[in-house]
Amino acid sequence: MPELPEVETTCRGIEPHLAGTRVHHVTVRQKQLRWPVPGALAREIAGAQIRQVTRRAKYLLIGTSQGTLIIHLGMSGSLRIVDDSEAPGKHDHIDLHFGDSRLLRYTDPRRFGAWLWCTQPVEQHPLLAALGPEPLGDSFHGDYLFHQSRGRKLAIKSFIMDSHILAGVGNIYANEALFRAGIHPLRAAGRISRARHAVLADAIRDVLEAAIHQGGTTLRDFLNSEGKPGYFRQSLEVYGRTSDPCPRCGTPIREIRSGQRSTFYCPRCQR
DNA sequence: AGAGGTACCTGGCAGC
DNA sequence: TGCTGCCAGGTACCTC
Repeated sequence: MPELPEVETTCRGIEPHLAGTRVHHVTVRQKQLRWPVPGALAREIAGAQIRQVTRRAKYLLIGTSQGTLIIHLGMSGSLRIVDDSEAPGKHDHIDLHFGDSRLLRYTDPRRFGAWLWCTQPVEQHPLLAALGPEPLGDSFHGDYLFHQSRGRKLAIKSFIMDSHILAGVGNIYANEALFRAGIHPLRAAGRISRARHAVLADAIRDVLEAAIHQGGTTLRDFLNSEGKPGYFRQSLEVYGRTSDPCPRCGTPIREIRSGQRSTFYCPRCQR
């Protein structure tokens, strides 16, 4: 469920609770996530002072005095601040205790997420080192997309979802950005003009910022760190709207598969 | 090197 | 009602 706006929403939601506090201990009830939760984590994070909570792509980075906790929410993960009197549910796999009555609780039914521990400079971690630029950062712009895409025959939708090209653009927002930019999702990335790449880069930035502003998109069950849903769903123009009229021209929205992912577009507006 | 497919895991839902 | 099969927001890794 969580794409970049949902991770950013989570990051902003938990940061005020975490920054400056000390980790007391960690309870791991289920260590079998995407990768096993490292045994060193519980041992080495105990007593650490939390310095800041940041985000890189869809990874949450909890910087401490003793190392960086890397958290990925996968497809169904969420983090909440809860009181320790609240009994853990079936999918509440990890608790980060702060020594008072509060804790950070990680819930993840599908267990596609990750909790990793890094004592090196975190930007050198193998999962982060090869990532493309942040779509909301200064180094991302149309010319970057244009140059990266020369000679590539890959569908533009798969191209912008490749984390080595661009970090953190998932299926929902790839669909929405391509609609806003008027680009057909199957068009070869290398056969899109410089001008249209500029429009696309702006569209990606705009749709992500709008989603963050509305607290992310809740499809089935995404809840932010306060347990509330996001409200961007009602702003989705093509995602999940098969056969609905295109908001711009009225033509029925079409659904196809691209790279094994559901792909939605307006056959008239997107070329 | 690039492109496409597979795997991880569970829950929800459509269809029978 | 109950079963089966399919689908899902991610992404590293495998093969061709």
